[in-house]
Amino acid sequence: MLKTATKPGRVPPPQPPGPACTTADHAHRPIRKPVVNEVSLDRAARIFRAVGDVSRLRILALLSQGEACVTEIAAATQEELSTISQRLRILRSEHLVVRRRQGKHINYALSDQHIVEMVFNALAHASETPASPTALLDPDEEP
Amino acid sequence: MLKTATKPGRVPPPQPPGPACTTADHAHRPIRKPVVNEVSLDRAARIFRAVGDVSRLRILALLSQGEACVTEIAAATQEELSTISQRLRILRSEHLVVRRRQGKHINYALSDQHIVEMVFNALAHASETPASPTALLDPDEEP
DNA sequence: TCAACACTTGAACAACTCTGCAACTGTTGT
DNA sequence: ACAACAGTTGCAGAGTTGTTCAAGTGTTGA
Repeated sequence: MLKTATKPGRVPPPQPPGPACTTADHAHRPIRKPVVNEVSLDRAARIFRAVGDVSRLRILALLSQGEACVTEIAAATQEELSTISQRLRILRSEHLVVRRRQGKHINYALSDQHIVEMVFNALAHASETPASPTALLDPDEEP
Repeated sequence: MLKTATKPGRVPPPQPPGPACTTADHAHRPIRKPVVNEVSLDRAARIFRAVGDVSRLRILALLSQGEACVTEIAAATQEELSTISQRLRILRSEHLVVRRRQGKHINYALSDQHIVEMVFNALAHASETPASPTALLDPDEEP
């Protein structure tokens, strides 16, 4: 799961076809290169993708209140045990949660405080934004 | 694209089957409820999903250096114009970027500083993490 | 040693995503 | 008005993802 953070579609990227716009009316800024390391970019994308699912985000929100075992999470979210297990597998593969065995149970907990904060900042941001004003029709470039 | 932040799989969630673990050996904590507003959860997930793709994240990284028109972005990333346009459409639908027409060109720019910071914090975090120590084999619960 | 519990994992499938092509909409310069 | 440029959009196909079922792995208590 979560392949290389580059989604479906056709695989092999094509050749740079045209010469790109270079008309006088639009003096193009210097061609800004990637800037960010490809590996970090990919790693960040994978993390975002992992939390880019309500179900998984819900689990993180739940764990933010303290660790919990799979069964507890399943009960709290009214979901199948295996479903939760799979979701946790994804989160774990991105190191967003860690697990620890305790007898028959396996407790999961949020791992990285850095990431956790990021997630909740976004959550807070999402709560603030009323859904955006005109946005729903065609936003941007105000008249 | 980007449906309701709840991915593929079968659509209708099933009935809460069993009574959940309630053995004596594991005194379950009080059943912690959702806590976070469902709408915010969904909104946050959509945002994360939008940036959860290297290609789109790359565009954001590029725009962090200043606005750019579609052609410039396409040139910088060696991609088809329509491909970039589609990616920008996704980013725009989550209000991560805004556009502004300038003659024949349409310039795109990052919209929300709040979000922008979040993205780059994650990017920074991803750069720090060397990829995780043992992680690659089965991490967690140290021996 | 065994049954029961708590999970994990592999496979299958339906649903969703991304990309590129072709066709179409806007702007500008002539 | 027209050609050319800059972007957008509809569509199809290949690929990916999430959920569930069934079967497998660990642990514990009897």
